[in-house]
Amino acid sequence: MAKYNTSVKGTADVLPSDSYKWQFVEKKMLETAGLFGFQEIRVPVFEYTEVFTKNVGETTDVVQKEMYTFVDKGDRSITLRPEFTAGVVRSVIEHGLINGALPVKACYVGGCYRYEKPQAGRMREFHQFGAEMFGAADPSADAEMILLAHSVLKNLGIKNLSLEINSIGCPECRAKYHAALKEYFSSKASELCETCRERLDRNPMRILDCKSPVCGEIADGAPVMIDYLCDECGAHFEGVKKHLDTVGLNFRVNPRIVRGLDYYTKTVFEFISGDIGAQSTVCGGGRYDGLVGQMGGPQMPSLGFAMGIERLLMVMASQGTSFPEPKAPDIYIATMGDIARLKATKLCTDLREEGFCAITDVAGRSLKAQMKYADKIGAKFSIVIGEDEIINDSCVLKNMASGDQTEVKLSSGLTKALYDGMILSMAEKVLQEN
RNA sequence: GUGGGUAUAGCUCAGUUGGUUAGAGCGCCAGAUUGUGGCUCUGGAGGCCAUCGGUUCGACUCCGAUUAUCCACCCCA
Repeated sequence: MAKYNTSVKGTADVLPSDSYKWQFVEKKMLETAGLFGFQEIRVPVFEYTEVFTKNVGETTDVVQKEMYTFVDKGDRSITLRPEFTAGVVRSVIEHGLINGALPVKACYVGGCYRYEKPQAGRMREFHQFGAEMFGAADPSADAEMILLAHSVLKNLGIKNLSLEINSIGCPECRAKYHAALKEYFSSKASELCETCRERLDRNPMRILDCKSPVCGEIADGAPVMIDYLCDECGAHFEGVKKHLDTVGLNFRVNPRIVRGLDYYTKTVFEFISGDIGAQSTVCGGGRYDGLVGQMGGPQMPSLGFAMGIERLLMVMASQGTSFPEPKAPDIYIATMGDIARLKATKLCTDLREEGFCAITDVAGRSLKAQMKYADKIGAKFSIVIGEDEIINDSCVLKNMASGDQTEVKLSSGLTKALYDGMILSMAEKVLQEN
C-alpha cells in the first residue's frame, strides 16, 4: 500500500457500514444531556495555543508533548484541541454566558487531537462527548454531573462499569497534602522507580498512580488526600457521596484517582470498564473551581466530564450491545430499457417526496444484476418496469422477504402499497414486543 | 519517547528444509435462466508477497534497516 494512500497514523475512517452506530451514540448522548437541561455548544477545532498551555497546565503531558501545534500564515500559534474544556470555558467567557442565567449547562461532541503512540483505545484523533456546568458550587451539582454521565452510559446499554470518585481538595489543603506526600516519599526515594523520583518535586500525587509494583507498594502506605481535606472540602465531598447514596448509585472512593490535568479541584471521578484493555477509563471528569477566574472570567465554581466515544464503542462491541438497525430501502425499482429508466427516475422522485427510500438502477445493468442488488441492499419491496408496465399502468409489486407478488397500479398503487406495508410491519413489531 | 508481536488478493488466512506459472474460503463482476433476488454450478477480475538493501546459482521463505499496524509502558477519554 502506497504511503499516502492510507489514513494518517492514529486516525481511522468510520465507514458507511458503521456510521449508524456513531449516529446512534451521539444522538443518545445529546438527548440524555437535554433531559438534564444541557444544550449543545460547538466550539472550533483549533484555538490559540495559550488557551491550552495556560489552562490545561504547562507541566502536563498533554501540553508538553502531545499537542498538534503550528504557526498559521498570519503568524499565530494555533493548536488543535487536545480536549474540550479549555475551549468551552474560553467561549463561555468570551460571549458572556456566565453573565446570564446560572448555572450555564453546555455539552459537546467532537474530535480531539493528541500526538500519542496509538494503542487499543487510544488514537491521535479521537472523539469525545462531554458536558460542562458553570456557576454551581453545591455538592448536588457534582452529583448531577456524575448522574448525567451515568445515565448516558446506561441509555447506551453499557454494563459492568465501575464508578470511582475522589476529592483532591482545594489549592490550600492540597498544598498541605503535597508537603506530607513529599515527606513520605522522600524517605523512600531510593526505592522508587526513576520516573517517580522525578515526579517527587514536580507532582508527587502522580506517584500514587504509578503501575510499577514497587512504587505501588510504597504508595499503599502513603498519606491519603481525604485525611488532609479542609473542613469545607471535606463537607463538600461528604455531600456528593450523600447525593449518590440517595439515588442508589454505587461508587468506590479511590484515593489514587489523580487527574492529569491541572485545573481540577475537589471532586474527581472516573467510570472504568474491564472489557477493553489497558485504556480502561471510559469517562473522566471533576470540578475545576479556579479555571474560569484563571482564564480572565469572574470567580466561578464549575465542573464537567468527558467520555471517549471510541472507547465506548469498544465496550459496546465487546458486550455485544445492539444498535437500532439502519433503515432499509422501502422499494427497489428495476428497469428494462431507457424509457423505463426515465419513468423510474420520476417514480423515485415522487416516492421520496412521500418520505420513502426508493432506489433504482443507475449502472445500466441486467435485470438479474438489479434484482441481486435489491436483495443485497435489503430492499423491502421491488417492482420491474418496462414498456408494457408503463403502457398498461400496472406492475407487479414483490415483497422481497416472502416472495409474495401483487399487481398494483403504477400511477397510484405504489405509495398506498408501501404505506400498507409500513403499517403492517409496525403491527408485526408491536405483536413481537407483546 | 521506551519495549514486544505482526506485515501474502477488498476481508479472514494457507504457502513444506529457500526451487521456477503464489493458493483457498468469503466478497466483487459475469454467465447458466435474452423480463425477477436469496440456493446451486461455471467462468472472470483483483497480488511489485509492506518498502529498501544484504546473503544465495536462486528469496514470499534467511539476515538488516525503514515504514505501517497491533499490544503494553508512559499518559489520558
